[in-house]
Amino acid sequence: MPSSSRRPGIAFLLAQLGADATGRFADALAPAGITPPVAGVLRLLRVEAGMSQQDLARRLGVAPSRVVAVVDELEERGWVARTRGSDRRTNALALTPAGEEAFGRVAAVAAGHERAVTEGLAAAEREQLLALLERLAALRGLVPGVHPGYRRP
Amino acid sequence: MPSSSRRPGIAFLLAQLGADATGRFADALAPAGITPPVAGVLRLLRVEAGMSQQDLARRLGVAPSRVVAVVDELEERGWVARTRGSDRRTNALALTPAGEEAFGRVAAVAAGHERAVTEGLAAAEREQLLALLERLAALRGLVPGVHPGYRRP
DNA sequence: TATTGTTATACTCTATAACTATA
DNA sequence: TATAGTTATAGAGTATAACAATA
Repeated sequence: MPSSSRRPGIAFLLAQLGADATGRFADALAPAGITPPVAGVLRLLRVEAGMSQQDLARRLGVAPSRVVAVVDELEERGWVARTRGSDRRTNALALTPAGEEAFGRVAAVAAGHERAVTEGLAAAEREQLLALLERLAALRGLVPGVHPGYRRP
Repeated sequence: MPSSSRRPGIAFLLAQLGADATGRFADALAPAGITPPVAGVLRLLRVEAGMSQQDLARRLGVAPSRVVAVVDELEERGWVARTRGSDRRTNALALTPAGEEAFGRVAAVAAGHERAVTEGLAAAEREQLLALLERLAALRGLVPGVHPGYRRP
């Protein structure tokens, strides 16, 4: 519960709207039985198949042990396959056809979520806002497609 | 770790930038030995003195039991006093002079944080962005000054 | 000796429910 | 009986450290 001093500034509004968007996205995903971490991994593997779990952990900025649990769940659902990597220590991760379908559902939810979050803004306002947020994300050095953008060393 | 489909949209960028801002604010506050929840309560009590702990819990959207721990900490530091309310069951909460000083430090950190988050944007861009975020927060029905804006029922 | 995936453990944050004292 | 504050407990979520297999 951080707060603004008197009138909220940009930093506070970003924190507030970001928490709101994150919560709404999780809610929108819930009926499909998908959690945000699972959605994030599906997306990453769709773009870059063959990643190892260590690669995934580095890309997501989480501990490798955390990846184990998420991949376990994905594998139990038949959405991801752990196949042999070049090195016999590593798992090469890839989406199965069912995983591709699951990602399709995630993409549909994300599209609806985007509409819901920006509802009430005119098209010109949306473009303006998108451009400003993109610029700010670039200035802050945030990696496209990976949330949370903030990593503690 | 929610993610965008291909190119991040407004919803994803808000989530990403919001998480970044939240983390940076906590980091900026840490050297002063203050956590974000403590900062939020200091601010709320400064604006509305005499609140009960139940009032506080409702305003923040957290469980009353959570408020106990935060107020305990504030009281141990001598920043907040639990005084008798009209009803002998309730505590009327108020900032002490030391609490006012602590709030001053929080306000200074928040000001620096605002500058850091918006660094690199031109003054005109800042105004544009602030106006758009204010509009979006109003559209989403977010309560000014309270984070997180998202409450689960 | 170093690295990958795994397991075990602990820590943080928060909510729910039970308890007490008032009303 | 209902409500304010408190305490106890439990559930997420995550990190750290130890471990076995492989390099």
